[in-house]
Amino acid sequence: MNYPCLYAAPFGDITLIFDNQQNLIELKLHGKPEHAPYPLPDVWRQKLDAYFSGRLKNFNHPISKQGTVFQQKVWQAIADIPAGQVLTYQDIARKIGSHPRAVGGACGKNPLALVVPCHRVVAKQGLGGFSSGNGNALAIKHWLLQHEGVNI
DNA sequence: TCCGGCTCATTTG
DNA sequence: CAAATGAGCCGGA
Repeated sequence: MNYPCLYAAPFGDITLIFDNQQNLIELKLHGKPEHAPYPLPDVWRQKLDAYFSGRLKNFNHPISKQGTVFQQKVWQAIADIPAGQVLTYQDIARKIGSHPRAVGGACGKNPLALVVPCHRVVAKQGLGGFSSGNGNALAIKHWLLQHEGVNI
């Protein structure tokens, strides 16, 4: 069984989903209270408070065990990006021996937004996309980069 | 600037 | 298996 929890981020509510072992298995940049009725574990509340106040830069959390081998390679490469730095889709592609288009596809399927900082991957010219273009997702990507001190 | 071609992992038929 | 799709990129007109 999965337990969705809500957290009020500065740009809006986000959802964290845990399994019955209290392990984080998914983090989405949107959410509604009625869909996430469970209380957020204190450990994560503190981590998120620290991140959004600027005290914490990296969550230092393992990537998701879901996904294909290729997707795991992309996520791992992204998890290695230091806070405050951005890489292009092309940079990631070169690291793992693939191509930009395929990298973009894998980013969109990352279940652990924020924790695996896919927002630090941008296009060579401009922001690139985010969350397959859903709603205000691009605005959130921009917000996160500004929060980490990146100008784009 | 706009447009076509290239690329490749994944999804869909 | 073939075709379509995407959070990209490059070069030509």
